[in-house]
Amino acid sequence: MPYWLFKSEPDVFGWDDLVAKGDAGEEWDGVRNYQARNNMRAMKLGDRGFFYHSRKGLEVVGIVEVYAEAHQDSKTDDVHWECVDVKAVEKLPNPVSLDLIKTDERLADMVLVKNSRLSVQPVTDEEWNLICALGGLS
DNA sequence: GCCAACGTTGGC
DNA sequence: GCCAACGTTGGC
Repeated sequence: MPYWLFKSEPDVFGWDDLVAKGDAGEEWDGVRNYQARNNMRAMKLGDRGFFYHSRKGLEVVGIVEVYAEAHQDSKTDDVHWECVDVKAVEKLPNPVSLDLIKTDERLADMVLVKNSRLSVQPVTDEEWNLICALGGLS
């Protein structure tokens, strides 16, 4: 199963905001980048992803689940833009910082490190398992 | 707040 | 189809 990573600025929409939505979850709208959109199009119901705080925090804080596959972004009339819906699953007991990720050579190839500007990105099984472990999940 | 890196736009 | 100009992102 593929894994993903979603970035958001905590000042705009952070982990706590998603948790507050509960099972209703939230549309991951506002993405206006084709690569990021294509990643969302590839997502399947039940896929999981990390929630990462950009600009402030700079750490992986939790795990989200895709509960609606790609559909048109309700915030625009432009049919080119689609998004998935996600809900919070679990908080990482120990958030995994970008600093830590950058110092671990096993994570050196993460998109987060190589292309820091891509806001929705794929994560490999190895990266997923390692970050879960570093984050304190078994 | 700065600015490097990246993606997009549009004139030619 | 090239590439300069511009806008945005996100680490620092």
